[in-house]
Amino acid sequence: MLSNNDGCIVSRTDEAKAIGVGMAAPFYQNKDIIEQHDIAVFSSNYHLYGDMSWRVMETLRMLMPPGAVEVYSVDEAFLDMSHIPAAQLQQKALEIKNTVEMWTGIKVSIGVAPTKVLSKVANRLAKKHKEATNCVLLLDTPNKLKKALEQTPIGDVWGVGSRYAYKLLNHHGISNAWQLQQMPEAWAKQHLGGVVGLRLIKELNGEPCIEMKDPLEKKKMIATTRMFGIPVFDLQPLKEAVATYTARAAEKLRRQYSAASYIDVFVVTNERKEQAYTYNPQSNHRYVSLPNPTSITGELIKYAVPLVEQLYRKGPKYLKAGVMLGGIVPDSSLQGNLFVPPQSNKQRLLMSAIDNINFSMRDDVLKYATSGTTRNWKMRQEMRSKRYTTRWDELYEIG
DNA sequence: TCTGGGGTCCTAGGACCC
DNA sequence: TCTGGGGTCCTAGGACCC
Repeated sequence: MLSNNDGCIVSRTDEAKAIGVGMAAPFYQNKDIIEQHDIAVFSSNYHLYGDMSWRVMETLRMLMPPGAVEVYSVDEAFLDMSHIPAAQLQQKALEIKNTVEMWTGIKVSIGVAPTKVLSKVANRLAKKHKEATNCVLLLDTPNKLKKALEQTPIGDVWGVGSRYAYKLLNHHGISNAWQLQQMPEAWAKQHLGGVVGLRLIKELNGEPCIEMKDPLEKKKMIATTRMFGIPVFDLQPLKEAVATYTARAAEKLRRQYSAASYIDVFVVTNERKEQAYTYNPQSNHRYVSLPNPTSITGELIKYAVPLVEQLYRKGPKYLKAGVMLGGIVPDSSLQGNLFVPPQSNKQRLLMSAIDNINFSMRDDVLKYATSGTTRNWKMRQEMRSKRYTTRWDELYEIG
């Protein structure tokens, strides 16, 4: 499966992994091997994945007490199982796994352990040894834990990225999670980013330090950024793109009942340096503080477009643009705000109406003229599967 | 010649995650 | 010719305050 714009490979079946299709590798570099083995390729399809993800998460929420499910990403969740007696954990995990598969068709694997970091270790092994574990693995004895940690390469530990993995291996001779777990806390604090490293060591030792997150927490930053489907050289399409992204970001803002206090616009160019044709992205950004926090699309566009005008120079090829909203505060216009002109309060109602229409009909049925009408810079999704579960006209058909 | 201590807030940048 | 998008947390350092 590919990232946006059909750029990178971001997920692979076990079979594709075995053949040697690289992770996060550029798609075009793997075209030969993909054609050779007739591997199926799919563009990103957020409607389908988002909907299936929601079905899986709903299933989990139905099987657990309120507040015990933390959705961590589109395909991952943490479950607080502290209310379940130790002797029943295995059975409960199996029940969850089977129910999810029965109700959604999605196969999941489950790792059970005292901390989040350890449950990720367990989950990875459950998935890796499907036959032996039946996709469920408990780390409930010191022995099992030691074995599991020994089998976990350092770079596969949650919280150890490529930088730390390199450093740990080459400067400290640490190659697996067990060796890391043995290191003193003071050492971790010094070499692995301060309190972050300290937490990691504690979690590896079974002491929970990473809390379950409240699902009602609001985002502190909201961004919409895209690569262009085709190279862009002119100001006009750049302005259209930034207006479009601003509208999307504003939608996300309103969905969590927030307003933004500043807006940051950036563009990425491929400056050709001395060696022609090399990929050499350069990012430039500019931001402005808003006189009043707002969630009104038109207001935000009014501030965003001048920023892109300031950033634009004729010449370079533009690969990408983006909008970031920050200084997120509760949206006071929701209750009707005495301190802004009545016009703004009406605007907020208009926004709600537009959001409802765009949500129930189809994305972007209603949009701002600044966003452009042809929009041929939009991203490529040439191999997108159908949106089976969210579009009537793309329903699965049985012959 | 000498130049405090303690605190807050903000931004930039680096690391990480999926 | 072609390399994603959207986040989080932490630290350092500067500006400013009394």
